[in-house]
Amino acid sequence: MISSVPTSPGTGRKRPTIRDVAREAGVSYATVSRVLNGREWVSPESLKAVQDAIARTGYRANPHARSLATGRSGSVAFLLTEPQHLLFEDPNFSVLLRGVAQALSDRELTLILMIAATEKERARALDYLGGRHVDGVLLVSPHSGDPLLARLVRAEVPIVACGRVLGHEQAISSVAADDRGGARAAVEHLLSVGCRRIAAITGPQDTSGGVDRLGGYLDVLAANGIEAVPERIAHGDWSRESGAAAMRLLLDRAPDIDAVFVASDAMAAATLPVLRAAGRRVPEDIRVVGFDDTGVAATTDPPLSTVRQPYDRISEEMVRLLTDVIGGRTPLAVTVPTTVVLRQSSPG
Amino acid sequence: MISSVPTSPGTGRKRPTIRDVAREAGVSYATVSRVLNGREWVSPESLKAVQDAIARTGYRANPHARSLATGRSGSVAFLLTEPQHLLFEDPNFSVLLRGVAQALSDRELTLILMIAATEKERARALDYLGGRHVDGVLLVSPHSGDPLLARLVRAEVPIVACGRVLGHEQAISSVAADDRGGARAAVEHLLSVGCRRIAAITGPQDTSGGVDRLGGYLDVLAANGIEAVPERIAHGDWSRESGAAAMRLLLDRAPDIDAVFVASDAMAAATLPVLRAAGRRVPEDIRVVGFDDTGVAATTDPPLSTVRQPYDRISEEMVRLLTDVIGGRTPLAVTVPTTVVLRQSSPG
DNA sequence: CTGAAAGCGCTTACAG
DNA sequence: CTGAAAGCGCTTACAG
Repeated sequence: MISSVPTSPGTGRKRPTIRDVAREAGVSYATVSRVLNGREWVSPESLKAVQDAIARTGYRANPHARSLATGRSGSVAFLLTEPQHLLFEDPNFSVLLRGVAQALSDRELTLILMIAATEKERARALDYLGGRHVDGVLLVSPHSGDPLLARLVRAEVPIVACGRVLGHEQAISSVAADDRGGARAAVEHLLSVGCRRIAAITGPQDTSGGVDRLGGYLDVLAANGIEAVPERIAHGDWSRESGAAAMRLLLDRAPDIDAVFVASDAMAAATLPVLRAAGRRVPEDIRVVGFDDTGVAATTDPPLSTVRQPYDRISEEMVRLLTDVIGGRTPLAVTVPTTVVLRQSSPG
Repeated sequence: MISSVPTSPGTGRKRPTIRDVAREAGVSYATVSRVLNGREWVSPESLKAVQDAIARTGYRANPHARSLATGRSGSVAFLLTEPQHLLFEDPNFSVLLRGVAQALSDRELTLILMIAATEKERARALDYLGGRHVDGVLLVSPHSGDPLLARLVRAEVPIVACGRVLGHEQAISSVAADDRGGARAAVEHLLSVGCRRIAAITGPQDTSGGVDRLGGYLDVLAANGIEAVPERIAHGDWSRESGAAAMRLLLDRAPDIDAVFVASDAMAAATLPVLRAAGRRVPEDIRVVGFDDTGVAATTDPPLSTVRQPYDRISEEMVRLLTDVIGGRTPLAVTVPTTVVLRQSSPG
């Protein structure tokens, strides 16, 4: 059966509309709409009549009609632009996803997950987001050079990023942990327990997290009159494999290091087997401090000292900011504090 | 500025509509619609004129208007009803998510991720899905007793599940690996290499995967005249922690076992540290075989022998089936074959 | 092959 | 406090 009238599938019965409810309640359908939207100017009697009629008919608003009339979709995209494997191996993303899903649900907003890893997916994402299927976009781990970002900004899509978007700070609201401060605290801790030859494994240098966490490390060295040795700095891309590779490189180039500050827990966790294989004991021979405290940190062997990001605050703020931007407010950058958590890989 | 007219946010400029394109092209807007939908009955000249006009105006169809007119949303929900922690610790879900996202994207369908873990989220999910925001639902790891399922079926929402939904086989289409056959092959392998006291760690018994993988294990014992010993069977819930607990229980109740068949890789991976702590060498003292081959299997120490599910086929079939059901076709159950993959935890 | 028209189901000023 | 009416931007028979 082909029909242009949307029906309950299977039954062929039409769903009740606002008119059916109005008839049932003995009021105009404008009044039903007012009740539906909780507006003022409805008498108690009408209110009751409408509510009863809704219950009796099993009425449910048609979301598409509503969106057409209001211009709002009631949904928000969670856009993931990292290569797909990171979604699975870096707990950062799933923790954020969970928090955002929660915060969105509290506001009756729907989460649309978009993975834009391949070229084709990226083109489709731009089309979709630019076509106003969603009211706004939550951007995870943005890289500054990404052409998709510039296009989204040009299309004037409301965006809030997790981490500042280098080069788009004015146009894109962001929520970030205090990456620089957290990194400083971590390295100061290492200094305070006697480490003097501290290495660093960074995140990608086209992300604010990658840049700022390295910045914090350099700050502390400078403040303490310690020279920053290039051989003691290795770059990763957040992936576990890159963390392991960076650790191998450091052991090779700077075998005398007595500590390593790693820009993410996922990468830090990957350094542990490398160190064990090299015969270095953690923390006796070399201390390791990570960043994130996503949950893996507590389960590695030994458990990781790390810098905790308040993920619940981050996701909550991202959603709040996005509703602001959708409402027409100007972009803003929010920074939330971090705390150092000490475990076996570098006890206090 | 408050306005009921949707505008490009920021600029206040209205987006071009189908009428603007029609005027620009010098045709009626019905013709523009035909071009948009690739229908027949459009002359080459009109086609060209419309295409040019679309390019010139930067026109993009309003998805809400289209949905209102067609009764289709163009989106599909990926519904996750497991407690949230499983999303992160069982790679099964993320692998499926990735595959489904791909298959959906190929058909120009959008994936809406819904996590229905808390009571509140479940109520909202029912509301949302029953309200026809989406054209259909992809159900991951359904438990037979779940009241949400019954309600979804009553609301006649098109559904395809991953794994048969016990008790709703007639109403809900499903795609499942050959769980029973895969389990049989795994246990036969253990038998063939000389194991005689084979234990099993199952999945939840209100899921088809949980039931069928245990069934395959029992089949093989029966076929070989081996008595099924209750002490050698422990139940898990797919979580890592449950796998570790089940292994401890088995070592306690049946210390003489020489192999264990585990219903998922996540649980199997968790048995490894338990066995090591108990001083049992794998595979010398005890062999371990998992199920899934999600990727973790290859990275454990030692790497896991396991039963591989063809995830790409599963996600592809789920999406195909769902479009069938949305199109009005009757429910179907699809089973895809599995293969045994041998690694260090139980070499051939 | 094409256009005029009805219809999808809502929201929201506007006039009472 | 309430109703009639216009409008949101499409799709789709229907009549040419």
